[in-house]
Amino acid sequence: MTQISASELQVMEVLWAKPGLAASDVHESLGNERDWNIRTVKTFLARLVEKGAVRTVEDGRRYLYYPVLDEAAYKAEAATQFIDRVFSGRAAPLVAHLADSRGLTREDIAELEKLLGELKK
Amino acid sequence: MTQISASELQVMEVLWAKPGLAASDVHESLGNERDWNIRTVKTFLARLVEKGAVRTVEDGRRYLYYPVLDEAAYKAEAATQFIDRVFSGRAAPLVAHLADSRGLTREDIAELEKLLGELKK
DNA sequence: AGAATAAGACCACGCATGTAGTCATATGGC
DNA sequence: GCCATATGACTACATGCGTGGTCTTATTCT
Repeated sequence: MTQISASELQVMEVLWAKPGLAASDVHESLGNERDWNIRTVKTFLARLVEKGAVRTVEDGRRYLYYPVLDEAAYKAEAATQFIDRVFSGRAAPLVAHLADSRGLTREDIAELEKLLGELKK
Repeated sequence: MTQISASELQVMEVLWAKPGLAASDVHESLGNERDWNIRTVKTFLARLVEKGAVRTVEDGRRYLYYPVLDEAAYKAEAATQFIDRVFSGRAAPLVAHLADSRGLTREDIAELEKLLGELKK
């Protein structure tokens, strides 16, 4: 698994939401969140292509970018790695810490309970 | 918050478990997990001191290392950051993904349920 | 048609990180 | 007392990442 940096991930999020954008579109989509130079965005796209997370399709004299990496699979893997790294692979302490710090909202708690109910089957 | 790298974190774990070790002790404690050269371990310790995460106490001609950073506080913060980065700040999807990747054991689920029960109060 | 613009290709550069090597010195065993 | 060893201090160096510049070429506007 090649690693994807935090910045690259933000680019992936855009492509997961709208596959097939050109670099300038990605740049624009990110405009609200990050004030990156268009070249910076292109650098990230190029690195993502190198890493095999994104592929290009020619469209005249520009490229359209499509995610190759599956969002759910990536996030599941990232979650597992994070928990291994910080919580020795135990998920429960993570949730406990979240409760402490951020204070899970009432909805979070309800959502988690529902989820756990389904998982028990 | 200065960032702590994955390797540095492994060193922190040793010091959280046994505060006041010398560099050679830390090296030895890590022996099972990581086959780092003693100098590599010292580099991490030095960087952790620079970052203010660890402090030294002289003990003859060597140092004993003590964590300054609080383990629980660090982990809570790390969890929050991770969830912000990867899950747009929503905890529930994280747990869902863990379930997918079989990261959750039956005990985890039971533990989480108990936790949620307490949180609801 | 000529100029401004926009795309991709390639390059740059400083800081963080992983991974140690070298140097000076202090100490402990013989 | 002298030498091997342990320890800290300082140095090194490749790779990744964040950030963007330059160069060339193609297209569009006037």
